[in-house]
Amino acid sequence: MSSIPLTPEPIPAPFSGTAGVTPAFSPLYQQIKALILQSLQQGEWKPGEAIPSEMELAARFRVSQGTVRKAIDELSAENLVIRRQGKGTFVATHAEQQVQYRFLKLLPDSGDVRVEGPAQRRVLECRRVRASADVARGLAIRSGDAVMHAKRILSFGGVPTILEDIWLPGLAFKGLTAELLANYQGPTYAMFELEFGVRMVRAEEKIRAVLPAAEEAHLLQIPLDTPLLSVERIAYTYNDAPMELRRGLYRTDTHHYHNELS
Amino acid sequence: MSSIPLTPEPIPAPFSGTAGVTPAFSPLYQQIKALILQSLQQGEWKPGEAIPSEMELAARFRVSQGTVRKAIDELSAENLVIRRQGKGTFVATHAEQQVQYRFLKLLPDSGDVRVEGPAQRRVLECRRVRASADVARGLAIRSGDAVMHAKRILSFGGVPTILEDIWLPGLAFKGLTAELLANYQGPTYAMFELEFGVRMVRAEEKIRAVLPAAEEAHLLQIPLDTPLLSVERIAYTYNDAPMELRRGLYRTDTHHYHNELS
DNA sequence: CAGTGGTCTAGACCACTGG
DNA sequence: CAGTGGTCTAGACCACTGC
Repeated sequence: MSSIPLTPEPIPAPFSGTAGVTPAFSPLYQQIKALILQSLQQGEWKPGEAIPSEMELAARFRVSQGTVRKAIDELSAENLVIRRQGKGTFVATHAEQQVQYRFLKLLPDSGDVRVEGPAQRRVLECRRVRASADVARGLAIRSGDAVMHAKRILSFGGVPTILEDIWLPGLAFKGLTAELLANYQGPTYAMFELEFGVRMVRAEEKIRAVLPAAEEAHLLQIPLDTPLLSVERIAYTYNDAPMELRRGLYRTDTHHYHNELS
Repeated sequence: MSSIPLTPEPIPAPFSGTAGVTPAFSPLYQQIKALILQSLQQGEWKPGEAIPSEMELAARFRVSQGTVRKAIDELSAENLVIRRQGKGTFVATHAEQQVQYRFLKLLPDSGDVRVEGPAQRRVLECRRVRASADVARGLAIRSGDAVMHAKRILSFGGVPTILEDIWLPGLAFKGLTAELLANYQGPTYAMFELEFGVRMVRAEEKIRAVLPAAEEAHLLQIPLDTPLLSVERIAYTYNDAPMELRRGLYRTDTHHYHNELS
């Protein structure tokens, strides 16, 4: 299948440039990691596909298998690729999810996630708008730039549980529609990969307790004095570029936000 | 300093027992890791101290340095030890903290953590009680068993921000006093290490949005309709034994709970 | 300068997967 | 059975720390 590497690559400059203040020593495996990352970023291998075997990469980069291994170890630790013994190493994807939703940490208070099944989605809105100052700051774009804005409700077992606003860069997500958001089977982030070629790799969240505005309470069918979790998420692609701003309001009377510390 | 190992250890049984259903193959480095973990657990090396060098451990366990390395790699990834190039590998501790408070994810909305400095602590209560059903479940003990219960307020810049209830197994924390809780300089978990020999290694949190009870609102000096974050934490020692149940109420008008997803 | 962790190699062998 | 990732070794050398 995978042919002999087209570019035998002239061996990455062995060590460093001795310029500047810091010698900036960079180990070989880090350089290899950066090269693999670059290939991932450029889409040389698609999400779900296998990347070349360790031996192939070792030959391509003219280093030992152990060095490639250590590079892939780190990529694997960052959830960018997935190793499968006997089969190969695969580009990570939000489809074929290990745990249904990778970035959603809201769990039902009792019982398994698998019991309640996937969320029902009701899309209230999906249109092109101009970025407010807040949204622009989150997405690292300019105020007034075009962005896609969607609003939707996620329900579990028929109970509206999450009210979400999503903002995406207008350029990359031009063709986004309410139909896509509502009808795609599987995680929304998997749809982003498939339809827009954008892979979310990590995210940061700021969590607060808030009371709903009148409209929000109405949409979630709850009293005005029900405290909610406000979860503000910024999701990043490769190279730490922010590609999504999402603000969720979570009901926490039947569910809770679960976090592991170490 | 460190003498020649007293117990040259008869080499851990090379592989596995072929008994039972699963062959239960366990790689050498996992066995080494388990042995090191055991030493950590038994306090052979105290928090903050250096463990033997990789070469020493390799000799002690009769394996190559690379195998010890891989074992320590995992312990390091789990924050049980800390590597320092040129110096050695050290038992992790909540003192000499890398980030002030390791398990507290509440950050001020603007500005650095270092700006606002450490929290002021006011201890409201600290006494021996019998475990309720809830507390017993969290600590994996029996209802009615003796536990220490403390209640305190953490303030930042003079503003009461966190109201905490803490429950600890009565046996291990017999000598806990309000004075200890209030006056110890540094993280409370560091005090637990020093005074009680209990090292918290990881924790799980369940987060909800709630409204304060009258007394809670009064203690935090906030209106009754101020939504708060309820953070229920169970902290574990080695061998995944729960050793602390903590319930915090966080103000989130000036601070937010910060989380990283990947 | 000696001692520590960190990198890199080359080669052998093992466990798992699929045809 | 061949191919993949996973383990283990032995040895060389590098970068960092402290005396």
